[in-house]
Amino acid sequence: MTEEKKPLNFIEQIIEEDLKDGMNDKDLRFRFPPEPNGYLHIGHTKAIGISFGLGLKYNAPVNLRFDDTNPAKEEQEYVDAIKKDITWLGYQWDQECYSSDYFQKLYDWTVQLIKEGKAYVDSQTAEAIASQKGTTTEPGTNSPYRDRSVEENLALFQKMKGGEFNEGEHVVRAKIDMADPNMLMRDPLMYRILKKSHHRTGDEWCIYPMYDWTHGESDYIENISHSLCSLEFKPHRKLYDWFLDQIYSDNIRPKQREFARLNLSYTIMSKRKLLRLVEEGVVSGWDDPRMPTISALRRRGYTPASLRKFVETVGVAKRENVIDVSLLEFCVREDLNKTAPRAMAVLDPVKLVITNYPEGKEEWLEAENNPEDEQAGYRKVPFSRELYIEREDFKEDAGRKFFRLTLDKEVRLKNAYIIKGERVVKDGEGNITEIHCTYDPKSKSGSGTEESKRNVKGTLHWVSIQHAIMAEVRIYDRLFNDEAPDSHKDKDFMEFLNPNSLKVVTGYIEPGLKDVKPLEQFQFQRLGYFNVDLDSKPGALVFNKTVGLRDTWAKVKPDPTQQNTQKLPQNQYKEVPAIEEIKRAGKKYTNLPKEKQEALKKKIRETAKHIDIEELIPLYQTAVKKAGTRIVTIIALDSFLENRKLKPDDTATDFIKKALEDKNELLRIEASEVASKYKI
RNA sequence: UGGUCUAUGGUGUAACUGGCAACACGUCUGGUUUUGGUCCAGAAGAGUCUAGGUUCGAGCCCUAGUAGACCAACCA
Repeated sequence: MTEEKKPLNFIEQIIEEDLKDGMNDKDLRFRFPPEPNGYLHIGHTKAIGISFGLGLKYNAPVNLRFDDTNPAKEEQEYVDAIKKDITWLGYQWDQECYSSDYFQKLYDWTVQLIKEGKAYVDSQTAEAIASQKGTTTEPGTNSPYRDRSVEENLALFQKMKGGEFNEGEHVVRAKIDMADPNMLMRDPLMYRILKKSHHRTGDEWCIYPMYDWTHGESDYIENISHSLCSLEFKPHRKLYDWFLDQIYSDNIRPKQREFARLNLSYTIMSKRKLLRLVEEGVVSGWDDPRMPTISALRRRGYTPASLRKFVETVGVAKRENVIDVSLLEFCVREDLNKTAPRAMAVLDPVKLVITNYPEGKEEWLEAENNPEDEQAGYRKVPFSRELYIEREDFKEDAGRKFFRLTLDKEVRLKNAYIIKGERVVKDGEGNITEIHCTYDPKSKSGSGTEESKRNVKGTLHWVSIQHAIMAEVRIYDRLFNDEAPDSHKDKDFMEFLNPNSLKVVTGYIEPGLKDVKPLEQFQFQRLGYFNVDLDSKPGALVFNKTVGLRDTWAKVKPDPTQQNTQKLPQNQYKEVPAIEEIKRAGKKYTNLPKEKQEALKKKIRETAKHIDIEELIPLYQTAVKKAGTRIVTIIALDSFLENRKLKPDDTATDFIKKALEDKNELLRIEASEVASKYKI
């Protein structure tokens, strides 16, 4: 019994139920249907993971189908890139299909529908059709062409196909119900005229079927049992089923089910918006390592295994979500920690001179390639009198918690000797240019001496100046400063671009890495995981920082000398911090009736006196989906300012302005009161 | 002011279909460590959007609210 008892997600439950109801598991078949109009991104990885994962789980085939019904946007380049990405992720499709392979079949079916009086040719303009569509609250009106005779429809359709009309002159529509509450059922378009050359069918066709009239029928033709897509297609299901009803005879009847798409914090997923980043030169291309595309992630150093693990961890459900990038980073660290060979590199160098080490002497010291992998073995690294260490690893006056190099203190140089800081050399402006130290010759790593085993608190990485090779190192940060840059209705996502998302430095690397090839991966010890960029060439190496190591030290850095972190005895009652109370109030706020809201508001104002604006801002920022929390923060801000008799500073003003543009009306009202009070 | 869907720690997903709210990430302790990494041990953090109802018992069922998402492209 090796079968895990992992709980089934809702799609797996549906499948299990179908199986129980008599479906043969040999009839299970899935598909991944990208439109070849752009590069795949991390969001697609979820869709891929779901369908291909199901294929693996049930030993069922999965088709790769290119949904290529719009020649205006689609290109062969994208087809190739998509195939490459899926293969790289480690999945194998059964058949490679194209919607365009079904154009003739779709055409024949349309003729049949026309004959049955279920479809007609409409000869109005797009605007006229749109105006008759009605609104979500009012029914639409019938097209004047709705009752054309079958013969006339057939003749027109034939001529459309024959290229006798211009684009926009006629369309084919399904005759359903112009009063249906579902807008998609109000006589949806099935065909439009497009005089464009198609990347596969060339100029064979000048009429192209629409998505709804193509997708379900393609599923049907391919015997797909479960057609999985993201939530925004939920309203299409009714139409999907209607079209299927018209042509269904005795095949497997495909079932469309919808799951929530994946959103990742601090980035965007919309192909259209990603294209803008590329076209406006914000990034260097679709595979710029800051992009969320699969090709970019690959270039950045993410591994297929880490991406698969990620989408598996993320799960499948129906609610809107924003997944924290830290989960993605965890997945890649977990993988790379086991596989990436270690190396030493200094990215922000300062010169270290070992004054009692003989000039001209060099030693080749032994270093472990990967402590997580015994098979990885050892390598030699050169050591000499003059080294580079990280500027950050030395401090003249440091607190007790700083256990790196300071004056009169000992640290170990990784794989080498214990050294002691002696003095610093500075330039005219007081910048440190050299650090002088002495070493303990008996403390050589692995020498077996008493001294070699001595325990010193800190260990530093280093490179020998005369041996090190230089390399360009590209260090990335998140592309956007906002957790959900495209969730702001009134603001363009481009406003949230992080100006410091790329930093290029010259690093010094141990010489053993001289001959590395693109995409090779390393852990630069104490710094993070790096891989060799596609731009890298012998003699002009380029590295990308994939992700940093988990760094608990960085978090306490702001004031390492502070000792007054007085610990509260555990389990003694501790006061609920004001910010917590505000947060809780936010959870309730929107659901309360008016009077209770007023009462809660008073309480919030009281609590907010003890709060800091610095705490409110992050609370507001993380409340993308929580209107109540956003409202509460603005109330708290108001109270805070009033209580301290402050005028809003820049941050507070920004805060209020942002609230003024919020999609929640209650918040806008609240914010405008505050704004008028301070004349913002 | 129509239709459809959704609501569980900071985040994401569970809860054997009505029985002690669990897992992962993140956070915080402590230990090991020649990477402030890894690993090991542990802790804090939700009472399940609100109000009512059914029930011995509700996160799950019912009713009414509230909030959020999607839908009116000759896009997919």
